Amino acid sequence: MKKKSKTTIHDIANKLGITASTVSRALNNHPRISENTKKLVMETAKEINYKPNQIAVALRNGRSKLIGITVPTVNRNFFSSVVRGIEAFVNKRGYKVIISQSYDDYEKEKETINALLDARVDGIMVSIGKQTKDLSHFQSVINKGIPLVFFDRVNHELPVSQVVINDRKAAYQLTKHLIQQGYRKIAHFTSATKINIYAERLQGYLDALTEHGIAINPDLIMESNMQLEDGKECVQRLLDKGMGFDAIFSSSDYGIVGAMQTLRKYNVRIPQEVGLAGFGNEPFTEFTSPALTTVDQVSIPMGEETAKMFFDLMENDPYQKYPKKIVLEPRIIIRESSLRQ
Amino acid sequence: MKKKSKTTIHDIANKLGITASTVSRALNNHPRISENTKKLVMETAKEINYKPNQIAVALRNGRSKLIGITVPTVNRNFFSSVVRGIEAFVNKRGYKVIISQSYDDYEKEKETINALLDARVDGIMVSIGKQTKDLSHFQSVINKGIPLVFFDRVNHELPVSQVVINDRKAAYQLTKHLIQQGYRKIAHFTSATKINIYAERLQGYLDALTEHGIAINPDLIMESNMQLEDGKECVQRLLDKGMGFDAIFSSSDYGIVGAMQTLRKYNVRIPQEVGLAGFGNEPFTEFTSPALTTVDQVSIPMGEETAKMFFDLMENDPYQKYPKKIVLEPRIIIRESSLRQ
DNA sequence: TCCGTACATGCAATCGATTGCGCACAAATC
DNA sequence: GATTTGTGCGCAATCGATTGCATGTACGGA
Repeated sequence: MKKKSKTTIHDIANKLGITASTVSRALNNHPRISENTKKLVMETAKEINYKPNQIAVALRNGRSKLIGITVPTVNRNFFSSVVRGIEAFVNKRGYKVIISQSYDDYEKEKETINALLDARVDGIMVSIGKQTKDLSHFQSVINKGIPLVFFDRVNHELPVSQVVINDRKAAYQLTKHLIQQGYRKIAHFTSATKINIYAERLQGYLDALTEHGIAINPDLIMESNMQLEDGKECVQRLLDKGMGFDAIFSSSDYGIVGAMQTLRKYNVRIPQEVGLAGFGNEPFTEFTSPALTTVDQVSIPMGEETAKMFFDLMENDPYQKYPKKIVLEPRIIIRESSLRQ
Repeated sequence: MKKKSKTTIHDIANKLGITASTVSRALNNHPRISENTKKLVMETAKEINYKPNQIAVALRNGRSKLIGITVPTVNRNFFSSVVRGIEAFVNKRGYKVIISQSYDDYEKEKETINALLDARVDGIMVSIGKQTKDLSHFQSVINKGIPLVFFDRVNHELPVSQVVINDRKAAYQLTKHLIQQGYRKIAHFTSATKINIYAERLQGYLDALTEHGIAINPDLIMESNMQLEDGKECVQRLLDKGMGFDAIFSSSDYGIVGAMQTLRKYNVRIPQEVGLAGFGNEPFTEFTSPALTTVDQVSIPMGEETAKMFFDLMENDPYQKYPKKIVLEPRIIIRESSLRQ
């Protein structure tokens, strides 16, 4: 067991009989340091296994090279993939990522944002939680001049740059697909429509119905928290009320799987009697039988774009005077659950 | 838009006409500071919205209050839940977590460990990647006296404390259950058995067969990477070879779902003709039809125990002279896929 | 009145790396 | 030969918080 070896530039300096200043400059390839000295410093650094103390660097430079990410939960294919996209991109530029989860809880979200601020991250990327009403915690990020980017679940009241997908278009296309498959009484499962993504998806659904001259039946639009159980419940309610429906488009894959389970219990044939479509391209949508039609939210590219946006903000516009918005095109994935022709 | 407000203890000191030393001591509740001064300092701190610069604190104290976690991927219910358990526990003590993913790649794992070391984390928690052969990157963590804890996918060559579940027992119980359901020709899907968890699970499977006097058929033990596609392939191979089998116990939920899909293609009835059981309690095991029998790996408790272990190491034995091992009891979840009686 | 003691606070170094300024010496220019 | 220009490096301050030691004051006891 060796001692806690903490080699510093001073160790290198002592070994070579020069000062720490020179070592620092040599390591940073400063033009006023001779090639010879640089070589010596580099060699010695390697020899004594020197690693810069990032904390000291951070204190001195005011940059921690840490980026904070807050998502509702990392336990969702979409979010974990976005994080992966972000990570891959920022790692290349020497940044590390702190991931924190809000669990869709407002208080917890505030806490995580403050914790990230405490940790002196250089930037924050957020997908807003479902419960979040007040936005002052984000405002204080902006006030501090720390680059902030929203992705997927965003908010338009604050001047914050954002990366989203074209939810409305995806919902429109998917609904249109259902119509083309001959479904006419299409139900829609949605969540709190104060959240941008659900509002957009609902709108896309309405667009398609309207375009095809199908009357909108408000009773077929069910709002819930969109978890598995909610999906079951919503279908149950539709059945109980004797509401005729021949398809369901759910804004969440969890909701549609729940629906599927309940329908199966009643021996409803899918897709012959009822067509199903979800949203999110969770891996399990491929596992069900029949496999579920869904929408891929291009998570990796979204992560990359979010990261790019951060660097752009940091370099050009930390106070977000000119918020930008990037809209990515989602990808419709048609599977058996909605194919009856 | 306000200026980048960076309030320091000096701002408080100036405002009150005292020195930063006094402010620091007041904030840390030092006994030699008068109650009156403390009160004034606290009030002023609140007033100007002072937040300690954790980076400066970290530099001075040599503790960053950051903990690094490396997992193969966060996009797995088990790992993300363990992380959640760790997070909940360490947050209570003022620590934050940096999550990094190795994607089961050896080089990437080394990189992440080094990156965490660079970030000067106070401790590291790891679930080892599948490809990892060499362990020198972990050795250097130990050498630096940084507390290291392995969980789930561990290694016994290094003197490192660890938290695992009783994989062998779970596999034994599950296999026994299959036997009790009348299955006799039970196949086992496993992954590289140099990895502790797969070796243990295989052993538990063998234990149960032996105990019940069932001959072990090596052709029924299939090794693969255990993803969805691997599961399909393994079943296909069994079918092609005309291997008689009436049940499959897979060491991964992904493998068993793949198997299920292929079996369904051949109209094999589950669980009547073939019983299925997986491992991991991924959420989707509940969604399939029939729902899948599996094993819950008590992820949240595992995270908590891992965190406890870290604090214990930090306070008592950072060089891990006396590695400990905690074994948690997993929970068997019996569902339709293995119930034919 | 003198001294020891407790109490409240200040001074200055420290953690490790960075950087503006300045100094010494050499080479180039007139 | 005198002056300018350039090169290579050291000094010391800085980032913000912490802490060992020193200082100053008040108070009680002798």
